Amino acid sequence: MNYLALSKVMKAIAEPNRLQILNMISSGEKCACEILDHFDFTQPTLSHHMKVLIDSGIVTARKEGKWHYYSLVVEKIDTFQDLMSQIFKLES
Amino acid sequence: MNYLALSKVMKAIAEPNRLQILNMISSGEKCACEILDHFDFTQPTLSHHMKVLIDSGIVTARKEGKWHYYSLVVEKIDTFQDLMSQIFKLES
DNA sequence: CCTCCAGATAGATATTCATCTATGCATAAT
DNA sequence: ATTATGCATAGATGAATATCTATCTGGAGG
Repeated sequence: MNYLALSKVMKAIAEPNRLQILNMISSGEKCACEILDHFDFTQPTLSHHMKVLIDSGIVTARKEGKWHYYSLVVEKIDTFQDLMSQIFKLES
Repeated sequence: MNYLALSKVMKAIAEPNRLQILNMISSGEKCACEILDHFDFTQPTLSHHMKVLIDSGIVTARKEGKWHYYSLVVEKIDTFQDLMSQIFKLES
């Protein structure tokens, strides 16, 4: 088990605003402006959070004209959930 | 969804040494000295990590003589896994 | 071209966190 | 009683992080 790699993904997820972002895009891809509407922080802060999520591999970005659309990388999330179950030795 | 509460549990888990500790005690309770043997850090650092895990609610401690035994709080971990699945809108 | 707009980047700041050394406290062994 | 042992606490330090303001970039439309 690669604990360091798993912890990096977890740390990317383990922030309240990013958890809410993930929950938002879990129902389908969203553009940055639409995500930003739901939060009080500034645009650079959103840009930072999206970069953290993308760098971790669990979110991907698609550019269409002026807009950037974000969505979950389902395989990465499945792998993550499997690893978490292995940590706790739960049946998967 | 209480994103702040969930993020606090995740942040407690999302550290490589603590992930390994959780994996160790998932196979049955362990005393601090036994856990410490597996790591390079000092005893106060282990004490810190165990406090973080206990404060998050996913680990509990039992004292027997000079030794402290740590084990997982299974219900808390089940709840945590369920919440993570809800974030990603996976079937649980 | 020029301007506007979506988003990224740069740099600063305050907070959190992982780690250490030193020490305290309770219990076991002598 | 005294000593040794297992673990917690206190305090310090360096690294990481979430946020902001200010600025840059790249594409769309006039």
